[in-house]
Formats: sequence, structure tokens, C-alpha cells
Amino acid sequence: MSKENSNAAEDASSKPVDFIREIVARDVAEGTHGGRVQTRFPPEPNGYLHIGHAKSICLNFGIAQEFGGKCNLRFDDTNPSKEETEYVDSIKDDVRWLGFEWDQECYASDYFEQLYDWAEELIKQGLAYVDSGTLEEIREQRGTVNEPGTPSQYRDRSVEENLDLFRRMKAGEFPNGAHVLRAKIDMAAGNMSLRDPIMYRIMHTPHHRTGDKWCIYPMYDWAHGQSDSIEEVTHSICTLEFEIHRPLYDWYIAQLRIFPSRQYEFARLNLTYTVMSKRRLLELVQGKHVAGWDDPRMPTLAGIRRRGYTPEAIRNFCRTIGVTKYSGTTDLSVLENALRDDLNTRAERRMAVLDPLKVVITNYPEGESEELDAANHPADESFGTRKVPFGRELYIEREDFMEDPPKKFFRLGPGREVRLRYAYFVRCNEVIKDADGNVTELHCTYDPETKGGNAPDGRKVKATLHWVPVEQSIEAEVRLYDHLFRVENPSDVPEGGDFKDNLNPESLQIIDNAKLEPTLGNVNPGDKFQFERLGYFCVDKTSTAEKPVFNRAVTLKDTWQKVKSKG
RNA sequence: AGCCCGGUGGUGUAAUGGCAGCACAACGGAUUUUGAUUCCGUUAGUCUGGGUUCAAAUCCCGGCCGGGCUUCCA
Repeated sequence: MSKENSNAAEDASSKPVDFIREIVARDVAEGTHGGRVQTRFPPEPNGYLHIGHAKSICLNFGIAQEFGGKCNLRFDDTNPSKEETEYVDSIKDDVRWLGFEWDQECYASDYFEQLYDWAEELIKQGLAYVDSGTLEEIREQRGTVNEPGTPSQYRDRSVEENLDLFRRMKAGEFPNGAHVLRAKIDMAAGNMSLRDPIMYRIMHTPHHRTGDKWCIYPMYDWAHGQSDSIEEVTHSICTLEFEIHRPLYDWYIAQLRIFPSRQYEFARLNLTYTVMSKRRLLELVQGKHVAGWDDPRMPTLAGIRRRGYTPEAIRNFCRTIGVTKYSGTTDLSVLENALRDDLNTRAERRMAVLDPLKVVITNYPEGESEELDAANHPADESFGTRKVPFGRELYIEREDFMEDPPKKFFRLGPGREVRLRYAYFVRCNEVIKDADGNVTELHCTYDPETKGGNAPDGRKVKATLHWVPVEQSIEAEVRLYDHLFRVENPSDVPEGGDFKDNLNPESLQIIDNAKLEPTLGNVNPGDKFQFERLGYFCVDKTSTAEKPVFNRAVTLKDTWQKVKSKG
């Protein structure tokens, strides 16, 4: 259960500017396109959206919102061999979940007819030709980054022949690979994308939206800019790797004399301990290294959502990282911190014991119990309180007891007194062990005077422990997640290595018998709580009333872990 | 190597010719019925060499380093 409220950090008053927003602001001020702002988010439906896309979504939709413009959702579906409807559905879900609504839902495939007509126009202008060379020939003739390419032998075909061939390509008269349509630009250009780029290839593959109407499909460069232009996109925002394509983007628009969309590029998001490429994410899914696209360890929006991340946290994260042209790598802790920040103010507190150690309160009357008041949020009374049953037998976290505690350990030990959260002070009198010497049970006494957690005589304790009653607690499965990769840069592998070699074998730890306070018995998938002293947890989609399942979204900051590891 | 783009504390960013600021991380302290939160403080930066200027992170030139491009992918 988390409280709905608007996050102050999202107020426009703290609106940061980046170089793209500066450009947009300037264009609006100068009245370019009548001050109209039109952006678009253009995913290819061949995979799930990830946190990197969130950066682009926040930028494109955010700019439209801030400048009174519109943002389209456009599927760049020009390669039917890799694209599926499953992906368009998940993409729409993810964009909406992030909190954005598009103006128009567009598909590059809706423009195939227009694109085809424009291609004929270019042919008629002598600016495009059909190349009948093989894939290998074309590749060889392209040259390298050092050497200019050489013109294809088909480069000077007549307009009539080109038109005839192109029409027959469209009509399905040729097999895959027999011909391509190329723009006639400059085979010696320093910019490789200008060396007579391919506009169409023959692909006898049904398309998820156009069926088998087409057997020629446009390439990215030919489809993308023209789609922008058709939608009268004013600011076409994409990532840095397309920067070198910009001259081609401009060239097509200039030759066609169509709406002059402009392209701007920013650095894509890189996160430590994370891989972001769709190819690699697909590999993780298909290789069953994770349980699917929405595995909570995945950086996909679906995974992150299932993990327990909120749209607000992700939007705040995107605001924090900014937008630049520098390709850096953001610490994963920045993302995690954004979640803590958000959930700290909104998540109700509960108690759960993950690794139970039984405690018997020897001076508490047998067979009795009572209900104690616990605050749902320590800093916000409006969250109210709940009752937590207390009795003679309890569970505490095994980690909260040490038989021979070091000086910096504040928690329970033989002869020590600590507070049980919202309950009483208890003192440990006896440590029960099994034959192997493992601690199986603690015998403690409680001080009835300290009910609620304060001592009338003013004495202090150094620690407050969370706990649950043995009798009334419920059992649950709790999944603890750690980084999917054990190194900051998973792609950094030695010669012959694979990024999967860097997978963290301990990225998922399943606890199937965690003990939860009884109020946690009635929850719904997606509900989020802070388990006090442990972290933020989210009810998984597989959770049932009989067997609740919680995912740990993120731990709390843990100073003790730091102290402990430093020795 | 050729072309394009970048380089500000450990990391991500702000300063757009005029006091180098913010966030995360780290470290120290205060408060605390979560070793959480909150609050205060500390450490730490303009890649490098030259030039222009009263004044350069910012403008110019060279170097160094990093990213991208050499798919009938997007």
C-alpha cells in the first residue's frame, strides 16, 4: 500500500534545462514552425523497453508537455523479420505506466505507400537507382573508413530501367537479395552513410501489420526522417549513434522538399552492473539466464516495475541524470537512491523476519497475547496505525543476535537489553543450542513497564529490533535480488569471453519461509512496503493469498554492513 | 587509419567571457523507538600545451584521451 501524492521534486519550478530544451525554447521564442513543438518516441517493436528508453521517453514526452506541444508514439516497424505484435503491446503498456500519453499512435508501416511514391520521385530525379549486385559486391564497393568506395556498375542505369525494375521489385517478381534501391549520393564521401545508401531491400516476409502486401521494405534512414516529416515532427530527438546519419536525414528531406524536421542527438544511458542492448537482453531471455523480459533483475521497464520501482522514481532519476552529448556511465546507486527517495515518503512500514530465530519471553504469561499499536509511517501521522500481536514466542532476525558480539555491534547478545519495535525492552538470559552448537532459541525476559518501547526510568537501549509473533505470523516467499552482473561493466570481457561470463550467480536468493506480521496477509500484486530495517518490498504478480510472494526492490542504506565489512 | 562527436571532483551534471555550484558516492558529526529517514559539516574538479582577452571551463589552434560510423539492423 503506498500513498498517492505528487512528488515535490517533480515540480516545474525545479525544471532543469539541457541543451535540447534550450534549442526547443529558442525555436519557440523565434517562432519557428509558428512556435509549434512536435516530438515523437520511435521504438522498433523488436524487444521490450528498458530504463534507457525511459530517458528518451521522459525527454520526448517531457518536452512536448513543457512547451505545449505534442508527442507521437511511433513504431519503427520496417523490418518484419524481427518485429512482433507482442512487443508493440508491451511498449504501449510501458509508456503509459511511466505516466505518458501519446498524441497519435503511428506506424512507419502506415507510410509505406507514401515512401514508395517518394522513392519513385527520387528515381525520376535521377537520385536513386536499382542495384543488382550481390550483398557481397555492394559491401566491397562501399569501401572502408579509410578508402573511398567505388561506383556500382548499375549506378548509371536509365530512369526508365530503374523505374521498371523498382516496380517489378514491388510486384514481387524477384527473390530476396536480387536487387536493392539505392540513393545516388557520393561513393567517396567520408561519411559512410552517404555512400549510396540502400533505401529498399526485397524481403518476402509477412509484416505484422501489412501482411503480405509488401515484399520490399524501406531501410531505417529512408523511413525514419520521412516519417518524421509526414508527422511534421519539429524536433526529432535520438541517440548519439545516429549523429553521423544526420546529413543523410537532411539530404532526403531536402531532395523531396518536404517538411523540414530536424534531428538532435543525445547520449544514451549507461548504467553500472547493467547491459542495455536489446540484443543482449534478448540473449538473457532466450538463454533462460533470467525468467523472462519482466524478470525483476532485468533493466526492462517491465522488470523494473515488477521489482517494485515506481514511475515517479524513474522520472526523477531521468531528471537527475540530465541530458548531454557525453557518453558516460551512471552509477546504479543513483537509480536505487531515486527509488528509496520516493518510497521513503510513500511506502507504509511493516515488520518481516527473513531469517527467523525464535525468542521465548520466559516471564510473559503462557497462552496470552496482546495487540500493540504500530505507526504505519514514522514521519507522517496521516498514514495511521495498525495493531501488531505480541506474545510469549517471537521471531527476530538471526543476524540481530551475536553470542560474542564485537564492540561496535549494538544488537542483542547474552545479558544485553534491546527494544523490540513498538513493543517492550527485552533482555537475553539464555542461549539454547542444538547438538552441533547452532543457536536455536533465545530465552529472554521482558520489562512490562516498557510497553510501547519507552522505559519510565529513562534507561536507554542501543538497538531496536524488528520482530513478528510466532503464533500469528504468516509465511511468505521473499525474493532477494542483487546486481545481475558482478562487475561494473559487464561488456568488458577478455578476448574470446562473453558478457554472460560476468553474470552474478547470486543475483537471486529465494527465501521460502519468511515470517511476516499478519497484516501482510491481505495484499495485492504491486503493493509496496518498507519492511523495517530491511528494505522496500513489492508484492509479486505470482503472489496468492495462500502463498504471498514479495520482491525486494531495494535495500535500505545499511551503515552496519559498512562498519562490519571494515572490521 | 578517414569522417563525426565529446572531455568540469570517484560518478552524473550546472555555470554559455566575470565568485566553479548541485546530486550520488565517500568520510565526520547531531537527532532518532528502523545502524533507515532528517539535519550539519569535510575531502575532492575545469584532459594537456599554446593563443585571443582586463578577465577563459566557456572563444581559436595543436596534442592526448574517450565514444560513434565501415548491417540488404534500428
